Amino acid sequence: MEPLYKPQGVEERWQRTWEEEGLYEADPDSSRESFAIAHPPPNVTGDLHLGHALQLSLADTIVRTRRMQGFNVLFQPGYDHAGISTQNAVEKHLASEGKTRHDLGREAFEARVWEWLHEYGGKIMIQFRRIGASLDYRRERFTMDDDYVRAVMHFFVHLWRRGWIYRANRIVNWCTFHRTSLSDLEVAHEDVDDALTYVRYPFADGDGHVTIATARPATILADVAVAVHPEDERYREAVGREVVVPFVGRRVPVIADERVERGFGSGSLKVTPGHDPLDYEIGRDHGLPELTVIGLDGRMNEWAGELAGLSQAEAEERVLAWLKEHDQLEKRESHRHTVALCDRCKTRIEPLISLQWWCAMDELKRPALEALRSGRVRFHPESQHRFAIDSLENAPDWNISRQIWWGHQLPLWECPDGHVTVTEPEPEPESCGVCGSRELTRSTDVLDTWFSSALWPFATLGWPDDTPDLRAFYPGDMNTTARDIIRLWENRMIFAGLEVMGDVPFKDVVIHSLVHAPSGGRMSKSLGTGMNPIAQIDAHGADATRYGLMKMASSQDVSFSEGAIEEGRKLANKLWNVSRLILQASEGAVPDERPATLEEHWILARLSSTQRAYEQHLEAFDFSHLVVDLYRLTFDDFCDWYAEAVKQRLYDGDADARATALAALERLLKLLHPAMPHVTEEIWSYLPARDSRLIVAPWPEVGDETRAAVLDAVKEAAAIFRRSGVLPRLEVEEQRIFDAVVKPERAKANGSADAELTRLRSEVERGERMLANERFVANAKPEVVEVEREKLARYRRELDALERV
RNA sequence: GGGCGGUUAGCUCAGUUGGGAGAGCACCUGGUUUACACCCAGGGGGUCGGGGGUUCGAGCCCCUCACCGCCCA
Repeated sequence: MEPLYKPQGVEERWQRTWEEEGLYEADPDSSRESFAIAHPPPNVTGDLHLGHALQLSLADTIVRTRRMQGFNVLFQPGYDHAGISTQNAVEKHLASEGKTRHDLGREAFEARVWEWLHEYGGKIMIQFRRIGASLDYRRERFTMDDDYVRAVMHFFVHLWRRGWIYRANRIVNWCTFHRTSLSDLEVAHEDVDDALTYVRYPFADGDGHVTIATARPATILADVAVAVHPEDERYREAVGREVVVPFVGRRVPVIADERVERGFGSGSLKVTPGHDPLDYEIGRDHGLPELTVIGLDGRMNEWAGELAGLSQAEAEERVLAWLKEHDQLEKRESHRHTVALCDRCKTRIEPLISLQWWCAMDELKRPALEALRSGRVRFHPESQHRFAIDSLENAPDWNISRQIWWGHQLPLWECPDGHVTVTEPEPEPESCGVCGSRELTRSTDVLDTWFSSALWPFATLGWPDDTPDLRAFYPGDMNTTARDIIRLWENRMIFAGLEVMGDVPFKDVVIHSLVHAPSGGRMSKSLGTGMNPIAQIDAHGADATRYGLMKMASSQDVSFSEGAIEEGRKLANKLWNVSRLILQASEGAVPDERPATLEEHWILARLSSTQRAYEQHLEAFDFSHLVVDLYRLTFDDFCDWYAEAVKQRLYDGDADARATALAALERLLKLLHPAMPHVTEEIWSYLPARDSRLIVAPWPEVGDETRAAVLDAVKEAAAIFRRSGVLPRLEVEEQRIFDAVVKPERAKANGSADAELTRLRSEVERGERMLANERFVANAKPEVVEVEREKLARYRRELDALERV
């Protein structure tokens, strides 16, 4: 064993060994109780980022603990096809060849995506291994696997037969580049400097006008009303009258609606339901028509009259010119606001009304809400549980169709009469289920990527077939993710699981921290503030990275701290070295707990109390405190006190001390293994008579903790000595430990006896003052008063002893 | 505008029902021939964001203000 622990090489070796020896594998035929986590499938073309690394560290720490505790563990890996993201990557690649997907056609394009995936996909699973995640890699699933596609189709048909899938024209996020609707997660927001245009809309029946403010003058053509706040005095008498929309001359009503922001712009709002989400809602509530003047390509459409075919910028120019000419342009002022962009191509999102397929949520979400309210599924921390319930309660119907090519094509056919036939696509239907027509055309839409993700906890286990895997590992135990995924994924897995499996997919959902850049801002590749976990692993090791990430992840948002990872590296090295000490000094001994001395009883008790705390932290998903406790146990208790105290007896060949030291080291390694698997397994391999692996070593029972305080007197004496140079009186056994650890003959006190006297006098004074306060003695809890009395007595004793020196 | 979270040492963060402000890193001082300088011991450093209140006692509870982050509209 080298004096310096080097994770490089060691970690890869164990990762290979564990996997090759089948130690990550789940066994559906086992009679042992199962513990299952379906790990969130990353984007198939993605790279490991800190979120993944943190997620894996947390989940793998639980998984490895449960495995050692004897559970039949399934930690399920796999990939998500990430519809628009993957399609965008391939389209970009095509663009570099001067082609678009339309040049290839749908089939050839899909083939091209598969080619792309064979070349660039799947890298992330190698990175998952590098952090030591003990997933059952044999079971890797992909949401585009044939079996998985079958599950998705089955689920769609199931929902259709339930009557919950329908088609409707509604406003959606529309990307004019990809020509598809997008989910909220696929939309990014960015602040831009823009202009706010104030426009006069004359009353239709006489003098006067209402001035509106708009950031998008081109959409004036689709205005169907002007709205003001019902309590806005300025517009009180305008409500109910009609105004004339500029350029198009349409007469539209002035309506009152509370959603109008009085303080914004002129306080009155042009209502354009076809091109704005808020206007869309206002329009629906007031029964207004929905006009559309911008097409799916983002250009002015045929309803824009003479502006048809123009870009929005050109149209805006024409509208502004018209307004100026007719003296209806009041003013323009600069305006900074947030705009929505397609997260993939950065094109401005066009809120458009389009014909989409929807999944009704009313029936689906009812049992899921019940499961959340009753706690059958529990989100951690508690605040996220409330958020999950709230999100589900307010979940609108789900837009499940996308107009891209990469994904699960809807199993839905139409005949020329517009009848819809829905059936699983193998074999494809030959005739219309309604009229028998044989001219069927399959929908070109694909499903929202989250539609397939919702099935992850059971489609990975073979659903819709009744498989041994499904019986053994469903329902699973927990899931871990970031909080922006709750409404998109977690809630959908819950209602999907309840709907087709009749049970929740997991009991606990751990919402982990968001890790920000060290500067505090958001991590982003484009800003150059991204942080590559693989670089951290290269530099400090996977164990250190796991430790550091868990240490950081204490609250909702945290800043990345390389120092935390360095702390993990030091912990690994410390553990390595104390193991060297014990192994070198205990040659020939066999691990066996035979505690004889104070320090031996004490370290075994500390191992036990830390293990109990560990198990509690794990139950509470409090990983930050969990690793801090492990750090204290290793550095403070095991190395600084126990190892120093017992060292000489090991060198002297004390057989009991040697056997006990090895046994204590084994327990320490077991406790540390789930968080820091590699270094612990490596040390374990040096232990005598070890033919098994630590990864599957049995988790110990929590032992006796009653002697966890037997070193307190020695520790207190050490503190006094180091402060003052005064040697307190100790029992023989305590004195031996004191001498071994403190080495008083060589140590030099930093303070003086005088300083210690002063300190003790002020302590005594403080205690006397407190106890002299009648209201404190009368009102404080009796045990608190008692503690103060005991402390005062102790300080008096110490002061007394010191004064006699 | 609504929701969630935050503001504690130079930095990153702990602080369990209210009962003497802590850790790691950084800095300073001292130590170490045989486990470890990725080490050991000690030290300096804090009006716990501001203000008000409750209490014998507030980092913690209540009110209020300010600033920061994320999500939603």
